[in-house]
Amino acid sequence: MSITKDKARRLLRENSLRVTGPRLAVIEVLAEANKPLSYGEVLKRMGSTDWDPATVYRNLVKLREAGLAPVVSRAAGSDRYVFSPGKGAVHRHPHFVCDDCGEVSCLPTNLTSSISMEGPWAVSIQQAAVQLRGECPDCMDRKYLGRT
Amino acid sequence: MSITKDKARRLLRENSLRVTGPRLAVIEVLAEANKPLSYGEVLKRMGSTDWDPATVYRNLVKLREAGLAPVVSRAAGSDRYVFSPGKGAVHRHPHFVCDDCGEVSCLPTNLTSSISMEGPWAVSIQQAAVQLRGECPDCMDRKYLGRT
DNA sequence: TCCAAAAAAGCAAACAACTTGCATCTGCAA
DNA sequence: TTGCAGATGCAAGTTGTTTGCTTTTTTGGA
Repeated sequence: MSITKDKARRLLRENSLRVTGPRLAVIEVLAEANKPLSYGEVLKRMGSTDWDPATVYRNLVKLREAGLAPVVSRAAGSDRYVFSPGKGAVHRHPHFVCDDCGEVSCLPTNLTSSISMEGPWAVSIQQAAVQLRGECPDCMDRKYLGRT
Repeated sequence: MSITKDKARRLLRENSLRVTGPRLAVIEVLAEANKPLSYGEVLKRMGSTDWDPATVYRNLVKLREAGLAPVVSRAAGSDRYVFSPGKGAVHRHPHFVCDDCGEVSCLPTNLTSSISMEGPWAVSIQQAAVQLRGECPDCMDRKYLGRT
């Protein structure tokens, strides 16, 4: 899922945000990734186009505030943004967090999940997003049981 | 779940770790918490007993390496340790991560969950731990849709 | 087309949380 | 009791994120 510069411009205007180089670049990166990216990941993907890191950071915040880039995952300690053209559009499906590389992927929709419980936690969990962590056997040994 | 100093001593010896003040203190904190704690959280709970932060940190690493404090959650970006007297004892049940306060809680066992899917992700997910994120409606507005 | 105000960019530096280096100290096996 | 591998404490290094401040740019209006 990418986005035309024109559409990006329009979206920004519609949300009373000025159209600037870095801003368009950030939107482009998010739109092309099509999965949740952290500030750091966005930065990496901006690579050669060397916009200022602080600017990228502040643009993510702005876009989030405008509803154009909601945070849909906080795995691994940092907020992860997705591009969301439609203001209220929800990005709510299971994510897979790799304990190895730390990447967060959107799981295909052919995943079947059902979770239910009783008691005090039930309410919270109704609002919870399912997040799966994975680890290959190697990683498990290395990181979880403490082998070096 | 707390632990007697004697038992702690014995466990350390059995794992060829020396018995030291900070080490016993770390074990005590983990054992009393009875839920996954990050380095930072352990530090907070050590509070008045002012052992050196670096020492606490290195003790967590040591305990993990010995299998006495496996990492069972990496929510919010930092490893979270639980005390585990039995060497191979697995601590594998769903956790609930509060997006508000960041705390990780062990969910009661009356939770029913089933997750299944086909395709390339299936393998990874067989090894995944279920982790639920929760957020009250307020937090959702404030943090996830970008209201200030 | 030009201008002023507000917003955004860029640079540098502050932070927070975690990690590591190193000199000194100590638990414990011999 | 003693030697020494293993542990501690202090300080400083990392990494990744966030903020302050000055300059530059965008944009609506003259």
